[in-house]
Amino acid sequence: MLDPKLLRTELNDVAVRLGTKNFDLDIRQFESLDAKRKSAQVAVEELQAERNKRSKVIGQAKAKGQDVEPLLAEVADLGDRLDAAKSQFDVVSEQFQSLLLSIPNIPDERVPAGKSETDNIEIRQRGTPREFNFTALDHVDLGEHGNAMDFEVAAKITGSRFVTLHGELAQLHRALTQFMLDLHVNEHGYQEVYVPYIVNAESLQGTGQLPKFGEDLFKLEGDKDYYLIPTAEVPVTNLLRDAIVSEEQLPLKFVCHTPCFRSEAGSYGRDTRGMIRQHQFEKVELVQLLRAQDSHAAHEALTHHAEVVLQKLDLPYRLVNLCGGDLGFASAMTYDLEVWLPGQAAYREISSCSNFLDFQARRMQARWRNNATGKPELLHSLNGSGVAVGRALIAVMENYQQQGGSIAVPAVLQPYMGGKTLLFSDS
RNA sequence: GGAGAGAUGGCUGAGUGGUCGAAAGCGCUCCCCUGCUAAGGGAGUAUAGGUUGAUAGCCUAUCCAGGGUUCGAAUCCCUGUCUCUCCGCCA
Repeated sequence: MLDPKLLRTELNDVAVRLGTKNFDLDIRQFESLDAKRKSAQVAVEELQAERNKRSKVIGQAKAKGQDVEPLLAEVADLGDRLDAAKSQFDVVSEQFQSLLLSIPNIPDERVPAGKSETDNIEIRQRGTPREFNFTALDHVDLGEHGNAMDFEVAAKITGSRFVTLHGELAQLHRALTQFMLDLHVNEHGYQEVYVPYIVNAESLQGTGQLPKFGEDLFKLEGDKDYYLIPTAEVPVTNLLRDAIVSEEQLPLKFVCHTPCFRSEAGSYGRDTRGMIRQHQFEKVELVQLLRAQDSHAAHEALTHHAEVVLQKLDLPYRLVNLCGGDLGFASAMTYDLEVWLPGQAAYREISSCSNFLDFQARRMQARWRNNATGKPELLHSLNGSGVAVGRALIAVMENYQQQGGSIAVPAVLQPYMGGKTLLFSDS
């Protein structure tokens, strides 16, 4: 959520900057709603003030044993007037609030203009895509060859966009997770957390998935508004919802491994082959919450932490700065890490590192207390995948494949694989 | 699933339908006193919103949440949520 005060005072500027995100802010609508809200609120508060004053007088009169009947007569219609004013205010206030919740975050100045991912700007590239002296397979063929990846049986068990992994490949998947967690905990100073995979609507509103993007979520049946998490960002960032932490506790750095569930509504026909785009996948997520003045540097650091994963796995990748049109709703600036997939001969997103500034914190009322002023201030929140486990698995398979369909184990993963150096060697 | 108890400010913990945003204690901040890491005295110490040039005032809201009764609710009524205890079941 944007600061309502900013919207009031710099509405035109904000509208222009939101334009780079392909968002059309209706200036007239905002102004008229805000004006309505203002008069309705003032009306309610004035009536409340009067009621408080009168009631106080009645109380005092009664204490002195005076006759309060005439005083009661004076306030006879006050209640009705107040109710009327209140119901009017409630309507306007709700409209105003939902408008505020539907406005995306303002892009940072460094966000390039552009409409789609083709306009993203490449910042740097690391590693060189390997030259194969044989025909490189994609992960689907490799997985089939090793009898280790099965989309058909997953479709039987559940439906499309699910997969089962077997034997050494399932083990490699787990090894990747363990490796990433250990890296971020031991070398990057994150605290590992375990969180619910089911969250309520308030949490999703806090991070920005609701109210606008409910169709991307799996909602549970039942009398409660429960959803499967689309990312660990939701439960982890909401650890701080309605909280005020002391300055000494900052920065907060959490790493969290969870499954993620996404309906992928609107992506019919995209990435239908393989496990690039699944309804269920695993991710190791990095989340930071800290002071406003530290968030730019933290964004760079967090992105680097994700990069280290790819560097240690020796996977070729590139870093791109997302253009306005490709930027997420809550993000002010996002770096994507794209890993090289020989099977597609393309770089594909494997991590997305975003700075939300105080956008999520304002929705969540997540704050810290400034020692210098003694006052609470909104936290800045950031997160990034460190990295997506399913896609990392694909990347390792395709980049480390050997002639004949076996797969070498990256050196850093070997300790997690019982020293194994080659998978599918006997198939 | 059954039975019961509870939810008050950073913490502990009072609270009557009326001047309670809320006693007291602790903690914290500032000041005073004190020749020393003791003790004492005083003042202050929530959050959000509105209004405003203003972090000055003023107004409003908030004692788990949402409704209700009332001129007036932390206090009475209803519903829900959460926590705790006991029983049952269970990974």
